[in-house]
Amino acid sequence: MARTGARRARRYDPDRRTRILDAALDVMAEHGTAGTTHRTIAARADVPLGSVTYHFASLADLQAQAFARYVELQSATFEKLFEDVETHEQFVEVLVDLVHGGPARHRSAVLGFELHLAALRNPDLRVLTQAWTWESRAVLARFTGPGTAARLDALLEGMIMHALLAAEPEPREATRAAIVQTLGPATHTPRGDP
Amino acid sequence: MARTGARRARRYDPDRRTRILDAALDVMAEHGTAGTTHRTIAARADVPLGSVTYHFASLADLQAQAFARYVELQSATFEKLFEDVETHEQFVEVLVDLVHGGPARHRSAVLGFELHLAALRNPDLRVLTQAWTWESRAVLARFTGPGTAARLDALLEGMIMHALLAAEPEPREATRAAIVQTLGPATHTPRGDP
Amino acid sequence: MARTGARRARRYDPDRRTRILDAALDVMAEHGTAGTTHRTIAARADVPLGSVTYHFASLADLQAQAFARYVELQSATFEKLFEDVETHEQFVEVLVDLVHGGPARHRSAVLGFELHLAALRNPDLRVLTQAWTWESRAVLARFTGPGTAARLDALLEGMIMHALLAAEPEPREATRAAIVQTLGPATHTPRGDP
Amino acid sequence: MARTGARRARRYDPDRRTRILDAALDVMAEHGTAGTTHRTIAARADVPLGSVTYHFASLADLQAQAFARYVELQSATFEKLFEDVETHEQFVEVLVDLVHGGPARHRSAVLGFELHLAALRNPDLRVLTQAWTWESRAVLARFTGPGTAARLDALLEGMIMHALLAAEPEPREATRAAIVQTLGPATHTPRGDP
DNA sequence: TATGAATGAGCATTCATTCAT
DNA sequence: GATGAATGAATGCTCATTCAT
Repeated sequence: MARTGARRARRYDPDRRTRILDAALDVMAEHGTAGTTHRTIAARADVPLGSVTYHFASLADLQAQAFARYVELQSATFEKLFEDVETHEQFVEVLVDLVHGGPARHRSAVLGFELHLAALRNPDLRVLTQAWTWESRAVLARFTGPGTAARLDALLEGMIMHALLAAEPEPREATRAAIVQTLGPATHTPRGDP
Repeated sequence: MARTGARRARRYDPDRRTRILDAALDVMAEHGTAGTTHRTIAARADVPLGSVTYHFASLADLQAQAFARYVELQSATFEKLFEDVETHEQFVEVLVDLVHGGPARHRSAVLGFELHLAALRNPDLRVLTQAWTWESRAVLARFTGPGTAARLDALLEGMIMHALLAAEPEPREATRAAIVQTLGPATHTPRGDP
Repeated sequence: MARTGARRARRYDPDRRTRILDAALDVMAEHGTAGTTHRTIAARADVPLGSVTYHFASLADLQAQAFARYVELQSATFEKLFEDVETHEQFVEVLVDLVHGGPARHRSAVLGFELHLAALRNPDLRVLTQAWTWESRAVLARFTGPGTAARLDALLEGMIMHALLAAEPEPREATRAAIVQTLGPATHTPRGDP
Repeated sequence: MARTGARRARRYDPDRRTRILDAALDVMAEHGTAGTTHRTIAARADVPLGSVTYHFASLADLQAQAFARYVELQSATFEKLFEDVETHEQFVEVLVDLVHGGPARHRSAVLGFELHLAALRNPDLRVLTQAWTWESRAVLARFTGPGTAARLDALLEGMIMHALLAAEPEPREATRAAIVQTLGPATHTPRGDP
């Protein structure tokens, strides 16, 4: 039978919940929190409207769970970025990539800022931003020590935002220089600073 | 329903336009871009609804002009912050204040992030973010040189966001240390680096 | 131009508010409080949906105002019923008509019960039911004295409800007998009981 | 969203049907016909949503059966009220109690009016209102004769409604007077009038 | 048999915008 | 010029009902 129609009958559909969450993140990245509606999400997830309201008590609830999923996925991704880092140079290179990341990084970067802004007004979301901050600092601290990690974290956040908004990309060299300067002269060993 | 507040007849009201823009900024700071509507703004400005649509062609237009006003005011404010700075120590102190600014700074910081996020999706707003970035870097560069200014700008942005979201304020000492480290050892003279 | 179309442009339309209230009463009489929605009312009043929500802050508000209008109109109508009553017999006859009133009375009777039931759950509506009770007792008391008026009022209410629900109409004779018995032997004079 | 309350597995549950009906009556008494939904009823009966739709073909059906149960229970209760009545005075006293019944009577009174109003629009329910009217008149008639019973029935209905709505309870004396006057001078014997 | 998931229709309400006055 | 009324589109959400398991 025609299986490519507007919507196939999908009475049995586990992980629909998760699909909705991912669709919500997509929509939020594209249209911002303001443009995120039950209908847009439903369309993106290829799911009837009622399905979205069935699985989530409210739009705010859906948003919160989507952000939670984002932090969870992002933490894993972030961790993996540094998995194979063995030298100081590799570490720096990964960070530069992070800032200059192409469209692939775009989505997650935008979502990150969207989450930050949302958390500014919704204290319930603070646990997520705090978890995310703590997590990323912890990963960085394995290479730099805690103090430098916090500084680096802030610097990266600022540079990523600027990179997203810049008319033309800043040269990688400038980014690298900023990172190296922030890391300071002492950090030569790949893991931890004594 | 027709909600008629107690509103005095205001026959001659030359800076109503400006009052509306300021009200819009207030509302945006409080409720975010999403919660900013003609009605909320009109109520905040204590002006009839029709007045808002009369003075501005569309909500997007009003928003853009409000952001423009924000950048203009903010640039002046930022400039003034450094007016009396004469020593390296004073410079650092002003920057630390910037990050730990109390509720007074809160509004403008939130609006800054709101503008950044809006600009991410609306290219028309990029001229504003670019002007603002250029402007603040220029001011900083008077004390640090251009390269350091860019780094410092990014660091401050990241730290301000973290400060806004932190459960409990980070110690001023950590902030100061981050700034001092970013300024580097060479920057001793208050004005410009050779 | 075609003026009989689905909806004529009606930019200038005073007493639209009142028309909406009357439409609301019509709908409530026909479909009950449960079936009364913005949309049904708008359709009945031949007015766009937005017009209903523009003029009334909420559906509850609209309902309350409609009931208020009902009580107001009904009081006047009730009063007028007894305008020309001069003899005891005429008085009795008007009351019997009240109970056996045809479809013309049907609407108002149903609305009356609808209001009573609504007031049971919404204390704000109690002022209306109390005004209405007080008013009708006052009119009746002009012919019977206060004590009898209250009894009569209750009796009429019960009989009207039974008449509305009866499979086949009770004989006017029985109604008259009940009324006469309630009025008691003393009430001969058309106005007031000594 | 899937709201899973703490619900014990209830494998063998023979009178679940009845429990649902009683829950429906509770909900109807509290929130009115309008607020009576499958979900509210299920929650009140502490039963899964599917269980309500499983046992009853439609909401209208459930409502009708609930009303039927109400009439059945109410008839028995009403009958029992007069079981021990032996004198005229006792009879009057029971009737006065009926009107001034406290919160215990509140539920059934409200449900009675709810049923009457529903029957006004749904002819299927008329068999219930007629049965109920016939039944209560029959009980009363055992003490008064048929004519007086009908009058009394109407009077009681009106007085009960007024009592429910009155800001402050009318004095029992007035109620008693109304009843005594309606019973008339002849009714002295406890059972039947020849 | 019992039930959680699913869905389409409908509802109250908000809102940007237009327009007659 | 200024504004209250008006309106059509959209939004968050609820709900009766169906159905696969």
